[in-house]
Amino acid sequence: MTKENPTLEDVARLAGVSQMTASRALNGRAGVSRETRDEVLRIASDIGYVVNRTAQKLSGGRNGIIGIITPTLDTQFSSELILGAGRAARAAGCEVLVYTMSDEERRTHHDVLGLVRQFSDGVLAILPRESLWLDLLAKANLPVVVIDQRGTMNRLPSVSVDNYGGAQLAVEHLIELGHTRIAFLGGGESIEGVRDRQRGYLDTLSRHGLPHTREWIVPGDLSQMTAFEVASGLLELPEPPTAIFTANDQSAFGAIAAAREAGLRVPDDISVIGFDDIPMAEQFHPALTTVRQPFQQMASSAVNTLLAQVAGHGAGAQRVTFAAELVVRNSTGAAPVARRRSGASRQGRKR
Amino acid sequence: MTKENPTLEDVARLAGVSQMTASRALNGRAGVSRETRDEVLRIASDIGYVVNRTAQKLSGGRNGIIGIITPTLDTQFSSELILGAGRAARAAGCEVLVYTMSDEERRTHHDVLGLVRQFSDGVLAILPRESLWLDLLAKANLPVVVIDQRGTMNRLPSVSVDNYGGAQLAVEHLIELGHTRIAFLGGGESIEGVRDRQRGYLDTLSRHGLPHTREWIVPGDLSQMTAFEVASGLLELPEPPTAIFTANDQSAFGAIAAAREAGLRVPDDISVIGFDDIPMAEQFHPALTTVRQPFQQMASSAVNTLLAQVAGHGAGAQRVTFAAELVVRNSTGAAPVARRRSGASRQGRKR
DNA sequence: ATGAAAGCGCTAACAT
DNA sequence: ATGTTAGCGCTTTCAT
Repeated sequence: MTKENPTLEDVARLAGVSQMTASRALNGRAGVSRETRDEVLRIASDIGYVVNRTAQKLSGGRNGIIGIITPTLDTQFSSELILGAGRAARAAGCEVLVYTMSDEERRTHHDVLGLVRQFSDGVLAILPRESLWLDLLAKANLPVVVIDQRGTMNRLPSVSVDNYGGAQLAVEHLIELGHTRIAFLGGGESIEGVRDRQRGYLDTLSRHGLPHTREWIVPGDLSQMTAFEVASGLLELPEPPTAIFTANDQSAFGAIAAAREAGLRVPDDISVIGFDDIPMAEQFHPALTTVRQPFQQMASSAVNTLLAQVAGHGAGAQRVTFAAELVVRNSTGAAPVARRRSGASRQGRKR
Repeated sequence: MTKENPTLEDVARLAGVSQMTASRALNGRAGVSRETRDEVLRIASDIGYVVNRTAQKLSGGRNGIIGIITPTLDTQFSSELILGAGRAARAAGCEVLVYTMSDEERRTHHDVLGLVRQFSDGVLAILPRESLWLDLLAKANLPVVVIDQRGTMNRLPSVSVDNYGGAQLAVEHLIELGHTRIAFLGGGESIEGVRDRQRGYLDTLSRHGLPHTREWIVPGDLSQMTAFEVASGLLELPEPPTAIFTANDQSAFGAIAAAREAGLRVPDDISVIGFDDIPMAEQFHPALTTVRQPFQQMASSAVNTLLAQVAGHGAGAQRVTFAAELVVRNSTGAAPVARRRSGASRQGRKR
């Protein structure tokens, strides 16, 4: 199959029109009669014409490509978002190209930005954690939307989940199950979104008049391994918690492993609830109760915001926040009777 | 910062040379005096010149961009490989752009190939499982290298791990630990690489004169959840195995969960060994003994093969296979002494 | 509603 | 060793 790719010129010639007319027809622009347009489209499709996006871009216009920049491909957080963005973009007639580079690689980010702007109309930055990109992006003078777990510090348009509200959901779920001794396994101070989760935890406890000793708030780093160790310590406390809310799902997995190691059953002896709802949460055993980030919605909102910006309908540095959703599965249950509460009877509540 | 991107013309003008000379200097081509070249490079760097890859491509040449196509971004298999390919490519002065699209999206793959060839010199296809891409890629007439878990069915140059040998490593490790009742939790028939794993298991058992009953060979689908169920069945057998070799790490996680659910300790009562060595394997508790695929090496080999092809040094449809490596961690241990698995007799010993 | 000309930033091919 | 010319495939003018 050595057939060269057909070009606009081929389409135009075959349709007996000028390239301009063919171009207009293909792009659905005005200025083409109904029947000319149909004819052009038919021919283009017949000969398998695919517009050359690089030429399109070079010639000064847009090319319908969204660049995604992300330093971390290995977290489900990014994967989900990229897949979602791809779907949303394609639904809008665009394509998505991903550029990824681990943070430790010492490549000048400046160059990367230059590269990205060459082949795309704008960029979606997926930044699970603080990143050097932010500043560069801010002064890069090209359409950009950030998907992150951060707060409002940057002036870039961004979408994120309501971390505070999600934490509240998680803690209230535990409280309804009768838990009063609820621990928080954190994810470090550096990520604002994670701090929000902790604030949500604290405030919800207070609101319900529940104690929150310093002992029950332990620091993790979002990794399963660290969570295992830290949770183990938690369980050796003279007054151990009956439920643990972890900063993310990975940490929840670690906490569950720790519980088991300590001879505890989940959820009978101790409940664990995570945050994110990565695909593995459902597969895990026991299936993890968690707070879901609506990845698909976030991605699609980000894409649309970006596309609007590209089209010039930029609405400034708006920040969109999506509600989190509680997903009840099997890692949480009624508080053990040893120190029960009135709510212990109403346990059968499924999603 | 509304500064327009500097172009080759700017560099040339500032250096007082023609665009061609500037171009040659920047690309390290011959035909430029030492000092002219240095001057050009200095100026380019000064004004922050970044070559426009789309123009580069359009003008008929290569552009030093490698396209990666992968339908699955959500497996660590892909992530590892993409990161590795990026590193290798950049080391060779190239950039990598990822195009991803889930298989279920009904976008004509033909178009995608057209798109990819527009912005890249060649493509690396990361196909963890059978895929529609293969045929298209084969007749696409552009440089391509496949990284997969498959066998030799396709005529495309490809790199993969020695699945058979890896399985052998795994089983021999178990045998050395004294296990004789070794089960295999498979991953379906559709993926050739996975079938190789099973063959390796079978042959190794035979070679050591060990029994392999049909009962101990159970079908999975590479998912943790299925593995959990299937492994549970395995453990209820009248004569349960003392060790399980799973087709991949995810399945190992499921098997371990099943063992625990059945009141068994890993590795005291039962050993589990996976395949892949995804990052999570190390984080899991217990840390998973597994067979490592050398992702970084595979990626870098693939990149180099591809680059050679692009440069015209294509060595035909060569197939490169990398040795797998046994990584012993904590999920495997000596075979239990007693045939009983009541667990009551052998308490409290861990790791 | 349609077309012609010019040019985006670069590099092959041919000068010199 | 360096420069000139001619495009790559498209879209922007500015005609008609």
